[in-house]
Amino acid sequence: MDIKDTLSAAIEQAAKDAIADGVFPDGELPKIVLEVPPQKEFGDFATNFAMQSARVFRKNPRQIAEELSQRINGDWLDHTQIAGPGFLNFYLKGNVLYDSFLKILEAGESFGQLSAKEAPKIQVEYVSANPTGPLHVGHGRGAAAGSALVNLLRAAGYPVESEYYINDAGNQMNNLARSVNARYLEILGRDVEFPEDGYHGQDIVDTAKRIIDKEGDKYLNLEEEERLKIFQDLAYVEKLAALKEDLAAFQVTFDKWFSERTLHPEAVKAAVKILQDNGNIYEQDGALWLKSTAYGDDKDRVVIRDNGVPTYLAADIAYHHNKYERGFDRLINIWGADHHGYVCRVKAAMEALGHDPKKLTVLLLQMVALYRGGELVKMSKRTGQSVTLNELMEEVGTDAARYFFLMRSLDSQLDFDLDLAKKKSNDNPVYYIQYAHARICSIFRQAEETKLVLGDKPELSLLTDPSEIDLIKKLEEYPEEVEKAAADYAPQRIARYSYDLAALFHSFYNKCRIMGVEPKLAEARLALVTVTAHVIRHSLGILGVSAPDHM
RNA sequence: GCGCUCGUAGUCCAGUGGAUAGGACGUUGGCCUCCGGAGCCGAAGGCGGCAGUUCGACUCUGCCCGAGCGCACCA
Repeated sequence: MDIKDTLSAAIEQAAKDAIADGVFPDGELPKIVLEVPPQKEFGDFATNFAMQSARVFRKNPRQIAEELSQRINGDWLDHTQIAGPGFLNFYLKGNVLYDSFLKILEAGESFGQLSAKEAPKIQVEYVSANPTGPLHVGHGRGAAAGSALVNLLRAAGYPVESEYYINDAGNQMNNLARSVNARYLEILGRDVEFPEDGYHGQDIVDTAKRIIDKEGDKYLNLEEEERLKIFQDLAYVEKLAALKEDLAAFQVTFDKWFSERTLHPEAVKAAVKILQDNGNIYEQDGALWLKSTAYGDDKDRVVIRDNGVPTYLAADIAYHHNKYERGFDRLINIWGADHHGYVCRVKAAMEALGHDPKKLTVLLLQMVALYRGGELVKMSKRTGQSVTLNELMEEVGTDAARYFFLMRSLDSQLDFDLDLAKKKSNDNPVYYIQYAHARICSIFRQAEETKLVLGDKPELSLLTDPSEIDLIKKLEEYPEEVEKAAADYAPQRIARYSYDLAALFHSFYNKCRIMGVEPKLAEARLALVTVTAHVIRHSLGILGVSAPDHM
């Protein structure tokens, strides 16, 4: 049993004993929260239980803490202390720390992977960019966040499925075809006007060129409509393949690629029919409207246009309905903040369909601003395109790009400093963490040369330097950190943790030597850095960042 | 105008109602005959404003001020 569980159980028992003794009135106990105090002088663990229970026990917190303290003891406890407004601080026997660290050492590679949970079954849908062109940096943040969240939830033991919703139906696909068509004709010397809402990117020109290189001008004589149809299919296949390739290079893969086309027309019709049958749809001006205002939206929304064509929302309703029907307990969508206005109506639609809207969580990612040389990198005015994810990967590398996207909380705007991401110094958090790992690997290489080996039972109690104690404590916190980060859908907590861990390691490294000290101590320190290296690898693994042996 | 998100040191950010608000950059003073100086140790400097809820508020509520993003029978 974990030491915190032991403590919790002891506190709970003490409270119950006090109730039995008639010191406290009977009542519902608040949740027992244990934390590592901000100052070392406040002990190894502290609880605010006495303050939390003041209302139930109708006594002042310090008095409650006193009664509890008298009823708590065990061979793990050195002494307790009551402090401040009513904190109960625990000072553990010295061996407790080493005993639990030995268990971590024995757990080896499995440390950090929490035990499998049956539920909730979670689906994470992210990126879901239109297959009409390259991903840009905004998509990159979504890709990093989504994949890290999936890794994180899996580390915390949840069953998770990842999914990409391909918007391969609707107008943007027609625009794609018309854009390729215009470039095709242009290159072949025809006088054409580029469609106003077409895609201006270079990738469209390249697609047209590839068609010509491969098949010449054979499509020139076709009817425009037929040519558009062929170009749409050609471009779609190419764009989708490029998306998958770019994402894979960015350490992002999906369990399922869900095509919007498969929803048309049956699934969309079926979803609309349910809403019609349960009275949530009405007709006006020839269109069908969803009564989303009945579920908190600020206006009703058209689902079927007056020309009979479903809106994007209609497809999205069918898609989310499909997700609910697949039996997930939680659905997580990662959307760009520019889509925030959409959240309310999708939830409204789900409620109208009879689903629990609370099962759906939409995480909104704030915008990314790129800086180079201290200047904001402006979007290209001509193409309307921002920097692509590929360009970013090429400029700063996948590791730095992913870490920078993940180091801030998802809902805060991100200033991405390109110069910093490329720097190979301690200013750059990615290199700082990776360097810690490389340093440890270098120690292993030297240990091997000098025949220093880590046995089964290192004398961990020799690790008494403050920098060693701090490092041990940080490592012991790791599983809890994974649990909390998963519960909050907050991969940035892992980014921070890995940084803090690296800092504690570097500090230890500067103070304590491994090579050349007394053999028993060297072995104990080798055990310490072995676990450190593992946790750095594991946490960077959640972030999708590599942990190289050399740099 | 309405809505969503966010205001924490000169700058960029942590901070699930609790003890003395943490880092990093920048500024500044130190540390290698020694396992990778791509490192370490110090110093100065802060919760946008006003109310409220609470034993206790950076955290919750309301209003004000400021920033970003939205407000389509586009996707």
